[in-house]
Amino acid sequence: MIKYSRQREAIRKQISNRGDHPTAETLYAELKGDFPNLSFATVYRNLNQLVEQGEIAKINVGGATRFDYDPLPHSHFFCRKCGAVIDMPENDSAMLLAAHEGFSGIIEACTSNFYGICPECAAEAKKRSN
Amino acid sequence: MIKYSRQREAIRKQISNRGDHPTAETLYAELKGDFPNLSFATVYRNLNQLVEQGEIAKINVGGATRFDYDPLPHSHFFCRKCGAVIDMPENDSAMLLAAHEGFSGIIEACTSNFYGICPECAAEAKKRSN
DNA sequence: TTTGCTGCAAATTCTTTGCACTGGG
DNA sequence: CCCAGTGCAAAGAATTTGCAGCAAA
Repeated sequence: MIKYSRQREAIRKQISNRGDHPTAETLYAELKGDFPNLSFATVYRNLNQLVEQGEIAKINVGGATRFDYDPLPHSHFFCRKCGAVIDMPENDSAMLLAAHEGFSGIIEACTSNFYGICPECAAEAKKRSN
Repeated sequence: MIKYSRQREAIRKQISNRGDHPTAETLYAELKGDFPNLSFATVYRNLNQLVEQGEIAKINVGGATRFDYDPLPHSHFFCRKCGAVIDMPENDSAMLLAAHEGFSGIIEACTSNFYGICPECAAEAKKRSN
């Protein structure tokens, strides 16, 4: 049976409020203010529990582990300039599934990773060149 | 200047011969036969060097680091039954790029991750149900 | 009261680094 | 001869685990 805990609730809320892909360390640092005695163990235990419950997802960004507020499989964009990880608006998996219909295995899900320059950095570069 | 070394050559050959996505530990274990004094440090150093030289690639499979004999960005299929990581024959990035033309950033590369049952496991399951 | 959760510290796992020595160029 | 590469051991970084005390239910 899973009991309520203020720490877990704070972690859940923090990830959800941020709406991005923080590392365990980032979350720990941010919550340390509200819970001075917070330990990494608690953060990790709760993050793993939330992942198991399917409330959040664990993703991997260039070797580092990050947590995603959206547990459903979806695509990400990785900016090579600022390092940002952005959710991609659409994940046309139907199209991808069709594209790989020659594959004899069973494709259940598909996510894509896009690499390049994010909208912000692109705009920044454009502004400078003016 | 990069010098020849039998260890590095063996590592390079091993990855290439396997044609799959081994971990550093797997490679170490396999090469330990030919090089009884081989150390993990040598394996890691050489793997990292080969990655830097663009001869192989580092990929991440469920939190674990693996090495890919094919350094060019391409898609992978992850079997949830046997854990196999299979290269996907085609990576129609042009299609994906087109699909995301509404995105205001600059997409330079794209790889997809497919999840499901690999051809072998699928065939196995089918055979059993007969 | 029972059992999960927390904090702390120690333990793990994976990978890198320092150093003296070997070996390729 | 010179410096990259090696092996070994120690150092690091990230994450997990053991345990005693605390707090939900």
